[in-house]
Amino acid sequence: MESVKREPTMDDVALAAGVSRALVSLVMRESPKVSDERRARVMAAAATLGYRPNAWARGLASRRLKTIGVLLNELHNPFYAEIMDGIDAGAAEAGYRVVLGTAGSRPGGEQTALDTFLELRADGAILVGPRLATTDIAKAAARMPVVVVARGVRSKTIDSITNDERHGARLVVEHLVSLGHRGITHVDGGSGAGAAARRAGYEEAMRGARLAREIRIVAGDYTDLAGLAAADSILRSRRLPTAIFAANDLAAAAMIDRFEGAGLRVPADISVVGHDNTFLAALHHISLTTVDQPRPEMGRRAMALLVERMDGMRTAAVNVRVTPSLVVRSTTGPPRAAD
Amino acid sequence: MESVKREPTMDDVALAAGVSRALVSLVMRESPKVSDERRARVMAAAATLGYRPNAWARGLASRRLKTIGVLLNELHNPFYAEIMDGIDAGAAEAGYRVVLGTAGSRPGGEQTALDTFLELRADGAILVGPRLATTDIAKAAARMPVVVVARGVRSKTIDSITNDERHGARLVVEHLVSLGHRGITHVDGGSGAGAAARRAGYEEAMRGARLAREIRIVAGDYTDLAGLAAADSILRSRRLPTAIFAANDLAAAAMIDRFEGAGLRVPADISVVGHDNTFLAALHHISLTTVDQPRPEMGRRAMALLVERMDGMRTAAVNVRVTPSLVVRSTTGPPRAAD
DNA sequence: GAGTAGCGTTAGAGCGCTCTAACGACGAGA
DNA sequence: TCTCGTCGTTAGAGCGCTCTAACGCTACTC
Repeated sequence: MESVKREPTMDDVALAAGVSRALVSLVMRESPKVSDERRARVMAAAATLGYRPNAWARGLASRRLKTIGVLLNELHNPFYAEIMDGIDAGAAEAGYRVVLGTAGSRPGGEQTALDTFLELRADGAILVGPRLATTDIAKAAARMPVVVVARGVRSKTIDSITNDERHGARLVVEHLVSLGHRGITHVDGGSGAGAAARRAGYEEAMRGARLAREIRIVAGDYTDLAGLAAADSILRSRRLPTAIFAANDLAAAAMIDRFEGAGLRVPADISVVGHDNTFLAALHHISLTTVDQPRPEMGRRAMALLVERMDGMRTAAVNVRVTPSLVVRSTTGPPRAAD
Repeated sequence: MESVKREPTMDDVALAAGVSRALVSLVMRESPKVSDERRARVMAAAATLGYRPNAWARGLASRRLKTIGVLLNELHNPFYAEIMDGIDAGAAEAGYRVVLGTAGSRPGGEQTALDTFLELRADGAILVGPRLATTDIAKAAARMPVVVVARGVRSKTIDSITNDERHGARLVVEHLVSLGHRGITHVDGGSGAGAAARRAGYEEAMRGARLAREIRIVAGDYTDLAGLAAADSILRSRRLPTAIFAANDLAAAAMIDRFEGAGLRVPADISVVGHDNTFLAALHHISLTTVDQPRPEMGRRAMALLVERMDGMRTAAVNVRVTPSLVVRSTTGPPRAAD
């Protein structure tokens, strides 16, 4: 047993294999200009020593680690997890390693995670549904390529992947109008990523349907708790809307709970539409009419944009807009007879 | 504009502040032995240059980065997300930075993530619900402290936090028996973390209730898809059980869906118990009777164990067992009249 | 005023790797 | 035989930081 437990280094491997350190380095980087015989010797020595390249030293010397940082705003929201699937697949394909960061529940958590990426000198970062101010994101983007997903950013240095909120909202409103609804209330996502755009999309769609006077917005958030609160507030209102367009599935599911708890039937008494088409919406028990966004594709495209930037193939900012679709299930139906 | 865009280094800061690099280093590490005047000068210089310490160089020189790796087996399962909350809080408190890894959907994804932690020379790792073989985990544990959460491991080098599955299963079985059930089927978690222990706990509890002959186990997994499949298989069986103990909430919710789709009423025709008490179970709409594990506490304690190890305060492996409790909601009731 | 203790500061080696430039060996062409 | 080019290999500088040991300075003691 050695006195001090030390990780084997490249020099150790070189010594064991009877070659120079530089040669070991070439082998580790899979260089083609190493003879088969030497390569085998080095690999064998590395294996017996249990050698594993030190990423710190490697990064320091090469100034590049093939690592990207992904900031997930919320671990609990399945929507983000499914975007992550796409990022993950894209990264594996492009040969990048991914480290994740989350905001946790700490204030300033997003900034902390972003700082971590910067200190770890990640080659780039993907921010999924960040709540950070655009200026803070821009500050980070000055140091490394950054792609924002599921939220628009007005910037010349930041790429983004957004959902066509106008289109989504129009699908929802048209669907409800075709069923005979007029009083369609939107429960928004508060300061959540993309919430402002969704809200604007709703208003525009309502105006487009000549229902400008019916526009009603209730403050909410992307959480179940916010859904409960919004439902309460709606239940207390003088005139009940006949349909609700919720900011996301989670809030929608919580609202349905509350409505049914209050004796209302969905959709007989009130229709509810969610957003994101997470697995929650698909559960028969809930069977929520909702707006689908192609999440894995969004993740994949985010990764593709990032790779373009990191390889220096592009410098102008790009905004990719994906097209959502409506998934009609059983929480929407004709409005109750007028009162 | 400079010809080459280069991150400012400590030397740049030292030059700007008119001090030595070593002094800047001390300031960055918040050493107490720096005069206030110099500290202010350095901070100011760092701020104007936008200096940010290079974690690679720092790690290389200090052999420690105050960073731990957390491997989350599944991003989609809210159970893991809630454990993560506890880890996160604990890490922030202890001054550690967290990087996450996931298996993604790739085969060998867990091993890849673990390798990443090793190459990044993380100070330690927490594996949440890993499916990796114990020997693979042990191999990593030889290089850095490792704590496994939500799964038992038989090893002298690996700490673990597990749920007292026997106790949990006993609570479930006793609850159902007290309602009058005898035919209680377990839909297990397949090769998922802790599934074997949960299965064993069920069998033991059944024997304890003198229902050894009623033991029935249906193969499952921790996913909604597995729940659907298990429900189908149960619906096809000759004699329907009067109660189901599912491996987790997700599978339980999916099963209820399927049962109701087939015309059964829950709990009038069949009782269903979940596991984990995720937010899913709490939704009124589902209102699932389930077993609660103190998830954030599990995360916190995992972090605490890891810190003990990393600080070298302990070398013997520890297994912390947390005690679950039963949350009775509305998916359990007396069995239907005997047929 | 010489000696000394204490404190803030600094020089310089070294962490483990990559990368450039140069090296020797060898075969081809003159 | 000599030069040249090619190819596999290597020496050595350097990446940005930490850390030890030593430094100069002030304050205090006798």
